[in-house]
Amino acid sequence: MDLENNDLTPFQRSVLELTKKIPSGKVATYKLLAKVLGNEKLSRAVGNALNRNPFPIVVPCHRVIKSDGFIGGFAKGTEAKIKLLIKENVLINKSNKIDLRKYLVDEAILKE
DNA sequence: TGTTTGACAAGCA
DNA sequence: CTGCTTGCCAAAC
Repeated sequence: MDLENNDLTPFQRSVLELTKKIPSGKVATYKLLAKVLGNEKLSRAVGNALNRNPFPIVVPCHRVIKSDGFIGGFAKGTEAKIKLLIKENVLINKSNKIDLRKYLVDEAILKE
């Protein structure tokens, strides 16, 4: 990938690489990404890495949400995040929540 | 080099 | 059940 030329920390690259694997129409949680990276407790650091996302275009960071189904945050604003998700056919409840049972990506996909 | 922060999560009151 | 507090980790200050 073209992330390697940049001066990102190894951890940050891992997060971005992982995020890029999330297919359109699916979502992942901070916790899941953290888990794949080795430690569930990394969730906070994961969000931090995405927040400072150097490649808003290349990396679909809008497909990463909280483990309880809520949208979470977004550098460009939660509104924008929701819009993007809807465009990818990811439905959102009235309470601004996502049905993880339907849209959560397989852990195996991320490990590819 | 030490402290603070944060797009989270789990536990406790 | 809702809301607040504490814990974790990597990065930025």
